[in-house]
Amino acid sequence: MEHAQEALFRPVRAGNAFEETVERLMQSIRLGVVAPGERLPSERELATRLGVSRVTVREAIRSLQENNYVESRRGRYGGTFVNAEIPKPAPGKEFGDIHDALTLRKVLETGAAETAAGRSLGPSERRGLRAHLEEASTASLAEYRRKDSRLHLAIAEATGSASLTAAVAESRMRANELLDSIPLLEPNLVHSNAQHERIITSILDGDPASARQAMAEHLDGTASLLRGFLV
Amino acid sequence: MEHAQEALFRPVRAGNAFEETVERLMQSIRLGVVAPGERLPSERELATRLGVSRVTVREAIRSLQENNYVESRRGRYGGTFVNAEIPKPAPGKEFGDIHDALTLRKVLETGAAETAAGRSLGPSERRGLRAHLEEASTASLAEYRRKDSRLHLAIAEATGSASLTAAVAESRMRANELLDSIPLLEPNLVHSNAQHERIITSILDGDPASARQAMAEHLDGTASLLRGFLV
DNA sequence: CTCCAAAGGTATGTCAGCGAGCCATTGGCC
DNA sequence: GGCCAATGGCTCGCTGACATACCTTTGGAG
Repeated sequence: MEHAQEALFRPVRAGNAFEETVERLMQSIRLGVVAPGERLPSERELATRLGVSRVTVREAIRSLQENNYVESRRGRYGGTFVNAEIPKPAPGKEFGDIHDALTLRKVLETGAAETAAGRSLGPSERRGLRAHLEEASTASLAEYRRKDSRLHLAIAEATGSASLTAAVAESRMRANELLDSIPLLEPNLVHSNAQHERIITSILDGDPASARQAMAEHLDGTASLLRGFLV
Repeated sequence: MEHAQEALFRPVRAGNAFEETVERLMQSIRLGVVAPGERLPSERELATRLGVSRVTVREAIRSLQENNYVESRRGRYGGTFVNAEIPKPAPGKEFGDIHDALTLRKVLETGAAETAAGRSLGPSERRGLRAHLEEASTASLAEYRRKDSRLHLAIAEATGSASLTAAVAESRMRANELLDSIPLLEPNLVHSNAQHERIITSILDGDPASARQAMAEHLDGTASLLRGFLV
């Protein structure tokens, strides 16, 4: 009986079904899985996939509408569409959370890069990674965070592990909440793109050690930026 | 719109409150956080910490009683106690799950070992790690899986990241379900203890690269054992 | 032009899970 | 010997979430 219990006896549910559904939809939008102008899956489909009732999905979507994240249109070929401009969430985190979030992120993402580099990737996966790299490198400041996240998620997907991808998505969401509270500058972006290039090249070349190394440096960059701004 | 959605649009809840509560309590027992003969926290305390009602906690405990995991005694100094002999769960997994579970486990645990080695640990943490190592090395075949898990959890705790610890616990649970379906032999155990020794030594010496390396070898051992038995 | 498939919008009855309170049992403390 | 604190055991009313069914809107296909 000691403090490993703190991890195991934590609350079984992060929130109620409504809150968790909002959270997921927000993630899809903020991480750029559904881009501005694109349509979310239909309410019925979301209800099935998220494992909640359609009523709950609709309440969640309503909440996103009220916060100007999405708009819904009726009729065939209607649906719920992501707005071009999405609002920024209110920041404000505790310090302990920062260490926790950054530690988990580093473990997951360096591991994902290494694992992806160690697999033999198919042509479509290789093409996908290159495409996401290109997308991120040509992104404007406004789009950057979203396309950056899409790239990192693509790397996680390339591991072939669904639960690792899910873990990266969640960890990234937490990290982005922190990153949103500091400015994103042109030089950071150039530097970041160069690092992305190294990471993806290492993965495509099948060099796990170098992929891990490159990802570690990439993450350490934003991590120290964050600690500098927030401490 | 592509298949990163599979990770983000997965079900929001793993099961109902009852099922998730049973799962957590089972984890505490199987991972050895509460050892045979020891007492679980009181129902009221569990209800608070797990964030569910006491009714739900009691239903979960009832379920564990019916499956001979625990026994409850009334009165002051009573409580719910873990039985000396706990039953094995029914095995039976899909192959895709194995790759998924082992990939996540390797990423999390090698990352945890590396991170723990990179921190400056306090005296009590160092003592704790040594104690868990000793426990595992002197464990009988029957106790081994439990004490092994406790050691690995202690390593995760040594990272100072609660969410990393929680992730390791969950991942380990999944891996153990698989491992329970293959025999545990004396030679494996000796080999495993030697590897534990290397891992802990590297962590206490503050050598991250070597800690990662040792953990990777340790995990690869059981991973290939598993693939051999189940494929 | 009409039809109808597919999308969002609405209403209703049911039930799991919750909160809160009380009861029953036990064993150490005074 | 009696008290009482802390445990598990039990009940009841309330509410969030669910399943299901139906309505309304829309735009392409025939």
